[in-house]
Amino acid sequence: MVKIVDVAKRAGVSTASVSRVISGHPGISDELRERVNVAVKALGYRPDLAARRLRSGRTDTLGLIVSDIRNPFFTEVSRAVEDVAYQNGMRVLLCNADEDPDKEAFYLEMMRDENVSGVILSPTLALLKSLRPANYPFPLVLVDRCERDTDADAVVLDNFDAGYRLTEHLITQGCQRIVFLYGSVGSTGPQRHQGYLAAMAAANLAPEAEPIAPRSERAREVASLLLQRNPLPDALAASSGLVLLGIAEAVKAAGVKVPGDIAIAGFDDLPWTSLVTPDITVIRQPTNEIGQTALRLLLERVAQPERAVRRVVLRGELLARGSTQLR
Amino acid sequence: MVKIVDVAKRAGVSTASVSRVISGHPGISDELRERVNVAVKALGYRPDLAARRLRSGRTDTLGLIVSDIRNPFFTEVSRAVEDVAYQNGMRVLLCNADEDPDKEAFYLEMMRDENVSGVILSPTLALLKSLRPANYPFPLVLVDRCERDTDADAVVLDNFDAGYRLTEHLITQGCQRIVFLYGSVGSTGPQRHQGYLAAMAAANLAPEAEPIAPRSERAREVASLLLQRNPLPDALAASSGLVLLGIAEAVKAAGVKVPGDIAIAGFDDLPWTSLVTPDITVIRQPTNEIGQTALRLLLERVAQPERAVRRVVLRGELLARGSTQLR
DNA sequence: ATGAAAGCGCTAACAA
DNA sequence: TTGTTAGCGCTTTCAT
Repeated sequence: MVKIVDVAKRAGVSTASVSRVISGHPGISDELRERVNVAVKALGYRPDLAARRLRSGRTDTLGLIVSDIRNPFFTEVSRAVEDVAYQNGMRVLLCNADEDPDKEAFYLEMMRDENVSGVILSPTLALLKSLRPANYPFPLVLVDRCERDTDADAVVLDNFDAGYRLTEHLITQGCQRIVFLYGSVGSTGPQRHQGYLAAMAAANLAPEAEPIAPRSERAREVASLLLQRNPLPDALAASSGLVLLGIAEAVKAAGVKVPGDIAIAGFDDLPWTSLVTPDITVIRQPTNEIGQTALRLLLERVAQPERAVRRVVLRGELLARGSTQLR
Repeated sequence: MVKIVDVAKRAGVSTASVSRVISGHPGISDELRERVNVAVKALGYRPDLAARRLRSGRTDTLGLIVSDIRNPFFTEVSRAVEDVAYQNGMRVLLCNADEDPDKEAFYLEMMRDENVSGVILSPTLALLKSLRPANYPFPLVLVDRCERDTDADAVVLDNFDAGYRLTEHLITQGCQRIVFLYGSVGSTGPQRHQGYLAAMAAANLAPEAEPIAPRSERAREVASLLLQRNPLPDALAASSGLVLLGIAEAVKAAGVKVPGDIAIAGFDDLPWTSLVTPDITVIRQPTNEIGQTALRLLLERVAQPERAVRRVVLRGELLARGSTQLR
């Protein structure tokens, strides 16, 4: 392996100069820089990252802990984060907590061990409730999930508003008995549920909601039961794409007509939601913007550790489609 | 920060002993081990990974470079790889090459810089054609994509067989003019195409196939054109889940009846394929097994660098569904 | 603007 | 079985 002394010898300079050149330090004569660059190329030199990290204390690495990598929402966000990170010369350690607080804790420990510059995280509700960002040796940016009083930078959807508008839309379309199925492991489901409750109350309708584990299988089971009722509810609404999938599966299995017998609506503009017949009304989340913004917040926090905590709240876009057509 | 000397002092032993205990070396007296463990806990000591890596030359890290993180097939594989890796005490560096050979090369360089123990990779065709595993300072295990003469451990589907059986199934269902759309950036599309050609030849049918960029948008465009023909083809077959999605979108937009006017079939048992009406015939890939096997191969290769190259070929499962019902 | 040299925290030879 | 110590490759004072 070629090391920095080899380059230094070849270029006829000191190792310090080589280090300065490859780290892009200012105040280097053009001639020396050129000599070093030539030697680096000639020898195919690559700095040893472990040595560099040990000595400098910096890692240029950041962590991204998503709660479920199979959820396309997080996949999209991850892609956006990764893209921007590499454009900024940072590496990303991507981890999948699988909605499991134990795994989540394990990965956060790991981030500490890895001495990352910062972490982007979509926490479980359990962690969120007890989160003390000051306890971590790195800055934290939350995505998708965050409570009103959480003391950390965050990028989230206006979940209350989204839940409200989705419900309001259903009401406008003539639905009254609207059942809301929401994931209870994160904070988004409950927040969207609050929006649902407010919209129902504003219309003087009786709410009915079911908190469930955020997996399509579970949503499907619960929805199946709901679909055996007589009379049927007017609508089933979901707090996420995963829950919506379960509902759609249950509806298909039960053979009820949408929107004739029942309306359905949910979150996340996934390809399949516009592929099925009828296509399904959803609130679209700006996944790219969420990921990019989270990374930007993190980089800014790294640069200025003391600046005030910021929360970026993005608005969902209601895509009204066939599944909620006027009855 | 508490370091190894602090622990050594507190336990009244040498740093070497502490190092031995925390690295799980054999031949340590129970009493010393106990003393060290107590001190470690009391001080909350965590080894500095950079120092450890610099000194030992090992990183206990492996790389996973997928060609498209948004493709659910790779998401599933990634999850499986990550799960097993962490069970084995290894960290995973997950990167998304986005089907771009430049990014792919960049990430492979990065893996070298990170000094990973090994890399799991789904290469673009461009890379695969010129791949010299011996050129990399780490072992390589290919997933999903590999050619007959590739000189590296690999876990792949029997793509020829899968393409053959999917086509054969369509023929059995009465289709004759079967158009095959396949992704041309990886090796799987072309291999499945070969299976398609063989099945068509065996039935004395004239093949017609379109190589396309592996994105649903592109598949949709090409399929739309195909659907304007008069008469329509008997069937449209896809070499991947992404291509199948594009076909399904085009079919819906064109308003043609499936399987009445045209049959469709493809790959990957994604949730939406059984959600649409009619549900869609696919070849299911054993994603979990692919990921787990790839990791196993890699760990075995790390343990025994000189063992013979192995290729694990898994069989796809034909899920015959409504979209290819007998005409 | 450049060089000399100390030392980041740990592991592994070697010694005892 | 345990301790002593050199040194992994780099960055960063400090000196010039």
